[in-house]
Amino acid sequence: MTGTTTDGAPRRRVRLTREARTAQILEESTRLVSQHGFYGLSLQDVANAVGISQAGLLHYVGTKEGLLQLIVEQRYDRRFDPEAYIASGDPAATHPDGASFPGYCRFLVRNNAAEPQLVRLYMVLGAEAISPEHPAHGYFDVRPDATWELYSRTTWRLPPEVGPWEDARGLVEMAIEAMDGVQLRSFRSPAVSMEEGWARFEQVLFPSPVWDGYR
Amino acid sequence: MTGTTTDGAPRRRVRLTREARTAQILEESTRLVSQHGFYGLSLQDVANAVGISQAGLLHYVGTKEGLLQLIVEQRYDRRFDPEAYIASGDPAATHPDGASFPGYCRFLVRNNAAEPQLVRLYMVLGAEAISPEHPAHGYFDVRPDATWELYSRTTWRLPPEVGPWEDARGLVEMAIEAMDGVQLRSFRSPAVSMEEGWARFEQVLFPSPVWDGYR
DNA sequence: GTCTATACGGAGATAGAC
DNA sequence: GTCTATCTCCGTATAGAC
Repeated sequence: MTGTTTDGAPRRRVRLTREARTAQILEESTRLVSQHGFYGLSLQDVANAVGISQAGLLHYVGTKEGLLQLIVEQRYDRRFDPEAYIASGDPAATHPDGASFPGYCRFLVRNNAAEPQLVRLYMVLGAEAISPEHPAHGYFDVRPDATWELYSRTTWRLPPEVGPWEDARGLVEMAIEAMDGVQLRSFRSPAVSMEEGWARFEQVLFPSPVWDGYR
Repeated sequence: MTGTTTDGAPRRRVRLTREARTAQILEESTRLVSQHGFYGLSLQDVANAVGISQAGLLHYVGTKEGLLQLIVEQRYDRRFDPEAYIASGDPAATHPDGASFPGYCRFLVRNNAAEPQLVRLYMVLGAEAISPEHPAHGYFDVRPDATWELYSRTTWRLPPEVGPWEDARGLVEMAIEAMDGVQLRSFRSPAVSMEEGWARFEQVLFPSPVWDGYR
């Protein structure tokens, strides 16, 4: 914080560091994009929420598209990746033969459920970005491959019946698809929490007896 | 601009019946909403696509929100409901003991795959409409219940192990969730068609041997 | 049924002061 | 680092002519 007025009251114009402002901008714009989508977002709304002028906001993000890049890349990317799962200390994650994939899915669901705002952002943006002209199109289009590559860097412990990791791509994709569906459903009525919704899928995607001892 | 040209060429201003114009408007606005969402949609764009002025468009739909209502209610609702499945003549649909639910899912996927534009509309709107302020919020919020009730009007043929229809709501919800996930995935790379994506889920949602002879 | 004209507000972006 | 002022364009909606 910089300076005070002569009577000691706080200044109207609060001067923050670049990092602090960026964090604020990220926070508020995530909320607003999740509510209105990127096309429905106005820079003025973000600026108001942050407490600076619209021109001040542009000073940080350059253009509206720059703001989107900031959001997508810095906030959502790699927040709950397999490394974070292993670092969480979950016994199923630190097994000497490799991490549990079903356990990782539960980890993902649990963390997403704790930040529904972020999940909404992802759903709205992911749907809008089906359009090739959407600025986040490339990011989302490439996600299936990018995710698979990210996951492939981890050693997983799979039942012998499933085969090697390379053969499990179909299953991994199904897990992601089911998770997307469960997440979307969790925003409608009657309420079904992400955890509840996912628990049902875990049973059919990783069934007994094949996955017993591998979950 | 308006009126007949001196050489008798056709008029620029084409006068159509209300029905014909409405159909056009529905067609083009479906396309545009699926591309930009409702917030990102402009009446001018729709008007241009249809070939009338923006004021002319408002003559039909009243307000932008009126346009959305037209789209959601008249286009998407009840297009591929269980009755249409039974009327399709599929042998799995016309079994004397009741229709096949897995068969209905395949029917749904097949028809949706043939109209990806409509699927996109549904995905984009459904995501935007998570916001309580969104004009289509009510419609989508209530969908799980509305769909269940719609499906419950049909007699289904289920394996005894699954129990009566009333016990199958969890399974029905999973099918819808999985379908949503598969549909979203079908718009990304590398390409996985809706049919391919669904075939994988059919195996785990309606597994052998329980569902053998009931699919 | 369709248009032009117009009101009015809000959008993104830039220039330059402090 | 943040502002005000301003440019230019586009948004929805209405009035009224044809």
